[in-house]
Amino acid sequence: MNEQTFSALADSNRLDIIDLLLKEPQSVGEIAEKLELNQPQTSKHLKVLNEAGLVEVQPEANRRIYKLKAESFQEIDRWLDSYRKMWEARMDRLDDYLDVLQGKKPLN
Amino acid sequence: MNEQTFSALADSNRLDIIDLLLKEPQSVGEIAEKLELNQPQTSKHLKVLNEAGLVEVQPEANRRIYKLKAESFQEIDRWLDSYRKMWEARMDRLDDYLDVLQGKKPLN
DNA sequence: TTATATTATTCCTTATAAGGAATATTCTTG
DNA sequence: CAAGAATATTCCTTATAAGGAATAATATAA
Repeated sequence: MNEQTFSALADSNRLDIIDLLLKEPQSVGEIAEKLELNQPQTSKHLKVLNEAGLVEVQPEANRRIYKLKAESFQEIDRWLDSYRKMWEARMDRLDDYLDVLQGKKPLN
Repeated sequence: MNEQTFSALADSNRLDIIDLLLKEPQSVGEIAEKLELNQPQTSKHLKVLNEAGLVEVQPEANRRIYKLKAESFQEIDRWLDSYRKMWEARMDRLDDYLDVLQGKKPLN
């Protein structure tokens, strides 16, 4: 798992940007206005997100439309797979315990 | 989604620690030795992970056993849910396109 | 209680990231 | 090409995080 991805996500402004881009791809100016950020900051944050592979750009006239890029999110998802086993195992043990409480199953 | 979680994950040493703790809960000294970190750094990283809710401690004699805590990972998982729709939508469109290529379906 | 093992904290220095302000760049249109 | 709109970059200052070294704190055992 790439730490750059998490690093890019470790900022509330950038989380807000991503959240906004989930609704629809949009330009720097639109993002800046909706989040009440100034334009240079917005561009900088988008640069970080872009370098982390979380977004991609598509020029349109003299504007640049940013949109989410699925791959990096999928990478996080795959990374989480390893950890899913952990909490599923925990859930299994809970299920067992609940069964014991209901007399469906003896304690080992 | 809490940016503190991502911030804690945005460090390769801490990702290594988490990876190690997935195998089994273990003490500060064991972690430090396996990852070739010195003890103070290891404690500091564990403190960050602990404050982010990614690990928890269980004292055992004069050692402190750290283990992963499922909740924060599940929080990431839930956060990813919103974004899963994105790539699933993309996959659906790809499926449609493949169907078109195979003559199973007309182009809209 | 003293010695020892284990872990946490503090202090310091250095590196990295964020925000503001100003400016540069790029693209489009007249 | 000139003007204007949209975006990117640079410079500066400040805040935050990381690592090393030393030390403090805590718990166990003799």
